Amino acid sequence: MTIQPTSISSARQHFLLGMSRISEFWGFPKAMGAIYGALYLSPTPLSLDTLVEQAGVTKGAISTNVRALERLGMVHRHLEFGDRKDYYYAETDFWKLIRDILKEREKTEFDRALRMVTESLEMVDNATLTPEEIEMARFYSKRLQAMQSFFHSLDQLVSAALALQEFRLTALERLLGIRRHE
Amino acid sequence: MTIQPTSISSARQHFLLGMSRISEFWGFPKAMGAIYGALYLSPTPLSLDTLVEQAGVTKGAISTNVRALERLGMVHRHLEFGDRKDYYYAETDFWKLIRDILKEREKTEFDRALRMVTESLEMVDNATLTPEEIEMARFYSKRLQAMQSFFHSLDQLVSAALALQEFRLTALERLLGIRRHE
DNA sequence: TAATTCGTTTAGTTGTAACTAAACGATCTA
DNA sequence: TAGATCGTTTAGTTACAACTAAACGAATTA
Repeated sequence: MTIQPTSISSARQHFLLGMSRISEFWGFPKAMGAIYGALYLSPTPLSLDTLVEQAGVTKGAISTNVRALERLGMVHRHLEFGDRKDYYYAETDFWKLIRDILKEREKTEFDRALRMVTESLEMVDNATLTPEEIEMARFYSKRLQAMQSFFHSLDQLVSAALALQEFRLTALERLLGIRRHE
Repeated sequence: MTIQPTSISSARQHFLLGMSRISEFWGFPKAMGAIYGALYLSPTPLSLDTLVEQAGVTKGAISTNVRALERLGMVHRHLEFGDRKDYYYAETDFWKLIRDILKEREKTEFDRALRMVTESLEMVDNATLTPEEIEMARFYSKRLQAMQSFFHSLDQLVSAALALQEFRLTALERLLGIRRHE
């Protein structure tokens, strides 16, 4: 059942624990890190059952987290002919992952933040003010505009960086011939 | 006691709630966002008691979180002559904040990750292998090296970006004359 | 149709971080 | 010295996310 704790398997264990820590630090479930780690160190796609052993969590947890990983583009599903099982393998292009995650996760919450500041600013600008509030409103307005402008700059910066990387990639792919997987 | 819910104060409330959301999303306590928001919208430094009202949390929570914010460089302490109270005001240079937080928080956990991968790699390379493990060890080694190399590149990239920004700033400051606060 | 074998969903548990309330020590004042 | 007024610390509570265990539906096979 359990493989002998040889040196190589303890190395894998060390790696899986580390990946769990990283995952937790970045606000993801620990199991996600363990699952990705297990897939990353597997030369072949793994089934859900296999992941149960390797990552040390139950079927339900695997099912949930593996789907989350798939949404993030960190793992991919692989289907076998005449086999009801799903198999999963790790995406190994880390730059692509950064790109996708920035685009999907940060970008969304980012727009929300920008919208919130803009709304606040509008509320201030449309407010009916008592005389003693006028100066305060002016101050609010100034501060909120500064934040709005920062968010906007940051947005452009990230977009530019993503676009640049995307361009470099497609150019490279065109140059070297499209090569995916490994 | 409580100020009339005029339009301008509801704008501030909207902003504080939004800041709480953002704070929570990035893995910080909600109160941190609210406190920073309150300070950001104040033309004068605020005391702990004032923050209790404005942010809507108790003294203990303010005390804890305001110190955390200070460690992150997001707020600064301000002392008044012959006054036992501490006053706080917000750091408004967001680029500086990004720089500091990247340097302090991400950088630390980043090195840890790199170290972990390196350790795992060493464990694999030093492992005593059964014949059937040889191929697997080679695979592990390849994957771990790829991740190590990625972390290293990312590290260099971030460091370079930070250094560049730092340089641009000092150069600008030298050019325009050092101007802090506002 | 009954029995397996999948992945998913749900109900319940657990662990943990962030809060409140209150005690506390330190410092200043009357 | 007693009383106030600070900020900090601690004990206890609460809220919530991430698990486990188990039920479940769907698809497959005997």
